[in-house]
Amino acid sequence: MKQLSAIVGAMTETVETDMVDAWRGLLFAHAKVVRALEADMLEEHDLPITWFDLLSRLKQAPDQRLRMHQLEEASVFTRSGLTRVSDRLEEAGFVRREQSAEDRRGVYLAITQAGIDKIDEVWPDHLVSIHKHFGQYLDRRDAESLQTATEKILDDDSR
Amino acid sequence: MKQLSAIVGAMTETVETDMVDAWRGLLFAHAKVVRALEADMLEEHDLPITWFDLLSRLKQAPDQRLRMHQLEEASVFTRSGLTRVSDRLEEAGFVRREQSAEDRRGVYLAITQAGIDKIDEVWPDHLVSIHKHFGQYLDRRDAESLQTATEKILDDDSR
DNA sequence: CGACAGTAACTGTTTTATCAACTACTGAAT
DNA sequence: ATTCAGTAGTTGATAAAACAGTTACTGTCG
Repeated sequence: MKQLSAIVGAMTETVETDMVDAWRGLLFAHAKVVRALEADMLEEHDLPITWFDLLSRLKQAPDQRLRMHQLEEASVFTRSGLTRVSDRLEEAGFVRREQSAEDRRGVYLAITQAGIDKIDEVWPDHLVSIHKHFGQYLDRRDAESLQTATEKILDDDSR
Repeated sequence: MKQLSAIVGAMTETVETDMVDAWRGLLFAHAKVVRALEADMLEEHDLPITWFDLLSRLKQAPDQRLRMHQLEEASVFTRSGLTRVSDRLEEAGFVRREQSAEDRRGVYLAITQAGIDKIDEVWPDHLVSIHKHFGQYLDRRDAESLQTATEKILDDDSR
């Protein structure tokens, strides 16, 4: 991780190389943790982590449903990717599509009871996984600064 | 991001929910930044960011080459995914495969001059992108704590 | 030595994601 | 009211990724 500073050192200021290292850190840590979490969840509950993400977001939403474009916003998927995942989720019985009354183009994705049950089943183990692959390495201060840092990034809606 | 605390609040301690929020933050920030960086690089230099990652790792490696399994470690790819990407990189002329002398099963992936040139061409703009989509949101303290936090995660080789 | 479990990398097949194009509808502007 | 740019979501085609299985080789252990 350190070597990168050396490489780009010649071409830019120190402040910026710190940023690059910070970014690389986030990049690799993300890769490592996601891999581990995904593996655990697949093994223990046969559930892809992307499904889990969508389902838990639906579960906490008002009326336990959301429009496609709302889901798209805070998700890893493109619009069309979301359509496809929704197909699979629907086929698995975890969600159901509902026509929107307000906008006839619109579709709500609503979580089913089976979906809720699945989420409830998975959460406790997922918490354990998060601790095991992520949380255990950080003290409270680390976690807080991570949160504030990432919040700043996420709160900018400019693009 | 905050709502998650509420959901899991009943099932665990406060410390852990902080961790979950910290993790979600990293997850979404990562998705947002990677998307933006990838888009920039594709547009400006017609280079997928995964290629860039591999090439820059090769460039800084001893002898500017690495074994497949070394590359696999800190990368986003599985072993077989790596084989396929290497095929494309080789076809594009950015890397070349070399038989390992020590282990006849082994293959080194070595960066070519064309690969080095490409990396040198892309770096400056990539720095700008990192600043634009990531660095500008963080002060020096944010960057440092992000780095130490992610380092702790990455330094554990247990799995 | 010979068997054999383990590792390195590759390949056939299937799954998943993306892009661009398309349909259907909305809402604002003339 | 009619046009039309913009939005919502889906679909066909294609590219990339993963999974499981294969070949080739290594190093250990009886």
